Amino acid sequence: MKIATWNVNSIKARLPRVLEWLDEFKPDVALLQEIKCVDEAFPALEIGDAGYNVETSGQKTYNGVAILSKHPLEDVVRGLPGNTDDDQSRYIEATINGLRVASLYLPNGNPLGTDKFDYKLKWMGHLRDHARNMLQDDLDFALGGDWNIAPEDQDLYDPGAFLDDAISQSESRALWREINYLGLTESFRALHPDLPEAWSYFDYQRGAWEKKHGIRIDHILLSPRVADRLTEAGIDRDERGRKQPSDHVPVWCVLED
DNA sequence: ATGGTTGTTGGACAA
Repeated sequence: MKIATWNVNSIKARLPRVLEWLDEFKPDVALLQEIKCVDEAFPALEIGDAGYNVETSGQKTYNGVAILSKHPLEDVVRGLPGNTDDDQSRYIEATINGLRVASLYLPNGNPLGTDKFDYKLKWMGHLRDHARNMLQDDLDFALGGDWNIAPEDQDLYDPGAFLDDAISQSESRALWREINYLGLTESFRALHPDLPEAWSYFDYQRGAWEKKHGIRIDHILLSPRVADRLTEAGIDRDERGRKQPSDHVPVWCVLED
């Protein structure tokens, strides 16, 4: 089972890239973020013709997440459980072949010192609590998405340029570790612990792609029994060099059946 | 150097 996550930065603007990618890469499950449209506006016909079932938690202009799957989606939940007063569409989960799969768009949190950073930390606290609950319920699950966290300095092209960025603050990283230390496995680093320049995001500005100025903020975390099935993981960097690309590229892993 | 670019939208905001 091949699972991929991709912040597409508008499904409307990115539909040609997404259809092309589905046809070439053929993920069993694709977790999308920043679809930037309401549920009714999602191009479900085109995605359906490509062979995928779809569930969305959409929102106009900002945010919005989706799960695409070749297999049926069951027991869909929209919104991060326990985070009841969130008015931003950043979380959806469903069961696919017995696996609970989530597509999440964790708040960016910039700039520091504003309610945006507080919102990020609170959102991460709810995510930690939800992951803990699923482990206590003995569920098999995968949490994939745009985490907006660079876990370590090796995940930034220039750590010094991110000293005031919410993606690498000590509070953000502490919560990231709390979630991982519940017993989860971050699929990419589990298989490629020291691989340098494994970037999943290149800013549109300042020629970041051409200069290879990237960061790694998109991740797929696995619960223990699921991690035992992990055989491959990767990042599709070349997607950033295509026509009208997203600023993020797909991040993926393979689980043996 | 408080810049630069993309997307939604139709000016400003988010990233």
